[in-house]
Amino acid sequence: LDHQVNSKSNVVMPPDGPAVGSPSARPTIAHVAERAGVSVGTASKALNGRGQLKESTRERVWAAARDLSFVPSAQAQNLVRGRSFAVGLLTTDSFGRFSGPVMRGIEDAMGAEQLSLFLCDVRGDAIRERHYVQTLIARRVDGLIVTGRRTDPRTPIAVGAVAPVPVVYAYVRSSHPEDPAVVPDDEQGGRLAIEHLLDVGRRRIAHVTGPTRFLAVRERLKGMRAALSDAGVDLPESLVLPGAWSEAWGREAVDLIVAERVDVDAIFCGSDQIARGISDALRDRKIRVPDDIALVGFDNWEILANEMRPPLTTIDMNLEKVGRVAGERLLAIVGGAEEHGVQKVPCQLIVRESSGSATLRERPSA
Amino acid sequence: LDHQVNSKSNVVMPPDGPAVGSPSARPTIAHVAERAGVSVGTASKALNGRGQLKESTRERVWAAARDLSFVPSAQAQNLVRGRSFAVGLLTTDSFGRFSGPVMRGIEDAMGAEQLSLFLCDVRGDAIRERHYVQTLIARRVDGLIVTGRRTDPRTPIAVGAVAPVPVVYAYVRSSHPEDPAVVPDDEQGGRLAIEHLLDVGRRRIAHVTGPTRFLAVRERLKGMRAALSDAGVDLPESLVLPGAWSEAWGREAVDLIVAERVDVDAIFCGSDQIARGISDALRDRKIRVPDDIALVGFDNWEILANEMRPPLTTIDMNLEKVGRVAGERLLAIVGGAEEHGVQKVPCQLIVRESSGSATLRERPSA
DNA sequence: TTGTAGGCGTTATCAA
DNA sequence: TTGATAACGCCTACAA
Repeated sequence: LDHQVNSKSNVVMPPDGPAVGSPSARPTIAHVAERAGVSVGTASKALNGRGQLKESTRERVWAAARDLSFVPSAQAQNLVRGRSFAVGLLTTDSFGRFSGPVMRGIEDAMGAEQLSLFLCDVRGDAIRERHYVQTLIARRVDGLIVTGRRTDPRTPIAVGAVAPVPVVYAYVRSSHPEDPAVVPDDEQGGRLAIEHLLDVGRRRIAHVTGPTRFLAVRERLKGMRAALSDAGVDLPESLVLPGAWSEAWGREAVDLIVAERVDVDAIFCGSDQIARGISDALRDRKIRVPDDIALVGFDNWEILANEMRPPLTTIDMNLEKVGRVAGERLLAIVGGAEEHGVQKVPCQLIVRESSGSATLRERPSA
Repeated sequence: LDHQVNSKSNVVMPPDGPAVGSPSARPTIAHVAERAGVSVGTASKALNGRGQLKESTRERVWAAARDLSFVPSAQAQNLVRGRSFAVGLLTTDSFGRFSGPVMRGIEDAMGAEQLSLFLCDVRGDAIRERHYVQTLIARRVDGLIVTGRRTDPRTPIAVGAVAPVPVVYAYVRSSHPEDPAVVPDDEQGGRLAIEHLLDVGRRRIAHVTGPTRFLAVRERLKGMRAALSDAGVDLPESLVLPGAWSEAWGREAVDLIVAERVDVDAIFCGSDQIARGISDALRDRKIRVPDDIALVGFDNWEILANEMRPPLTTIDMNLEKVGRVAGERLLAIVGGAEEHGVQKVPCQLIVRESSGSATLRERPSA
C-alpha cells in the first residue's frame, strides 16, 4: 500500500500545469485509508456513512481524515456522480445596477442546494457568449442562468440540442416564449404606483418614463392605464412623456410640463433616476414635493431614493426574489420537473415622503 | 468495443443525482473513437494534436467529434491534469458599487488564461466564508481572490496550512501585510485632486470626506497634505471635514462652511456622493460651481458624476485595473512565482466642468 | 502510425 | 464487517 501511495510522487508533470501544490499535494482518501489501516473502500464508506461498519473503524477513519485535514476531491466525486453540481451564470449587464440583487438571489437558491456558480460576464458580445457556453458545457454544468440588463426578449442561448442543458432566464426573456424566464411584473408595478397616488388623493397624474422601445416602459404604462381606468380617472395623452433613463430627461420633462402650464398634482416616474431629476427641477422652481406635486419612482435604488429631498416613494422590483425564483426553477428542472414560460414576480410599493400620504390627509382631496 | 460503449447505459443512478441528462448523456471520447474506427488513445491524440498521426486519421477523428458534437469533459481532464483551472471569487461587498468593476477586471485576467470563476457571495458572514472556502478547496481551485467593500485590512482567509491555496486580495488588504493585495493608490489620488485644483488656480481648498476610520480617508488626506505642502499652500485644520459617505453630509458640510463664513474657493470631496450633496447645497445657496467654488469628487461614479450640474471632475480609482492586476498576480503565483505585499494601482483624474479649468483661465488666479 | 494499459480520486457492487 | 474490483472520462507512456 505504501508503495502505491508513494507512486504518486513520480507522476509526470502535466504539460500545461505548472508546479503548483505538487510539493505537498492534498491528501487523498488512500492516505486516509492507510493511516487508519483500512482499505480505500472502507474509508469511503466510513466518511460517507454508508454500509455497515464497526463503530471503532468509522472513528479511526474519521480521526485519520481529521489528522490529515482531508477534503475529498469534488472533481473525482462529481466524475462518478455524473454531475458537476455547478451552474453557469451568464450575465449580460456586467454587474450593472440590476444584476447585483438578481445574482444575490440566484446565489441564495443555489447555496441552499450546495451548487456552485460559474461567473461569466458576457458583456453583450456574441463571441464571448459562445465561448462561455462552450466552456460551461465542457465543465458539464447542471444548468445555465442567463441574466440581462432589461426584460425584453433576447435570442435564446444556443446550447447544443444534442444533450440539452437546462436554461432559465432572469430579468430577461427568451424570444422563444416557452423558455423559462423570471421577470418583475412591471404592469402590476405600474398599477401599484398609480393606486397609491389615487389613494392619497391625486387625480392629475403624469408619467415621465424611459424609451418606449423598452418592454418595461410599455408594461408599466399599461398598468397605469388600467389603474386609472378602474378608478374612472382620465389620462390625457399629453401627460405621458417617454424619453430617456436619465436625470437630465427628468429635468427636461419638468420644463415641458411647466411651459405647457399643464395642471398636474402627481408624477409617476419610470425610474428613480428620472424622479431625481424631476425632484431637483421642481425644487429649482419652488414647486413643493409632495404638497404641490407628489412623486413616485421606480426601482427603489436606495442610495438615490433615500438621499432625495424628500425621500422618494417608489416601486421595488424585488430583484433578489426574481433571482431566487429563477434559481429555484432551474433546480426544479435539474430535479426532473418541467418548467415553461415567463413567471412574473410582483413588485412592491415602498412608501416614503415624496408621495405625502401623511400630508395629504390634512388637505381636501382634489 | 461496441459492448464497452453500451455498458455505459446500465450504470446505476447516483444516489443524490436525479435523472438529468441520462436519457441522452453526452458523447464520450469512446463514442468518437468508435465512430472514427480508432482506439480511444488515438482519438485523444488526434483531438489534442499530440503524437504522430496520419493526417487522414486525424481528420476522421475530428469529423466524428464534430458529428457527435463532442465536447471533452473538463471534469475528467482536470482530474488527470491535477488542476481545476478555476479560481474562487469571495466577495464581501455583495455586488456593491465597487465590486462590479473589480470583478470585471478579475474576470478579464482569468479569461485570458481560460480559467473559470466560482462566485461566492460571503456577505460579511464568517460562517458563510468558512463554508465557501471549504467548498472551494474541495473543488481544488487553483487559487482564491478575495474582494472587499473597503480597502482596510481584514483578517486573512483561513485556507488550511497543509496544502496552501494561493490567495490574493483585491480592493482590500490582509491584516498580514505580506499577503498579496491590490488596492487603489488613495494617497496619490488625493494628491492628484489637489494638484489639479492648484493648477486651476485655487488656494483655499477644503476637504469634505467620509469617516476617518476608513484607511482610504486617511490616505487621501495624506496625499492632499503632501500636494499642498509641496506647493507651499497652507491647510487650516478647520478646512478638513470628515463625516459620512452620504449626500446628506455633503449638504450639511456646506451649511457649516457657510455658517462659519469660511473663505473657500474649492472643495475636494471624499466621494462623488458627497460631492453631489455639496453641489446641490451650493446651488440652493446660489453659490456658483465652479466660478465661486470648484469641486473635485472621488470615485468617478459616472451615473452620478455625469448627471451633475455641472458634471463633476473626479478621481477614478481604476477599479477594473485593480481587479485585473489582482487576477494577474494570482495567475503568477499559480505559475510558480512569488508574490508578496500590497500593490497600489494609480488613480486617474477625470476632468469635467465642476473644476472649471476652462472658466478659470479667464479670471485672475487668486 | 496506432493500440494497450495504467492511473487521476472517488464511489458502488459484490465477494470474502 | 471489510476488502477487491470495476467503473466515471480522459490522458500519456510505452509497446506493437
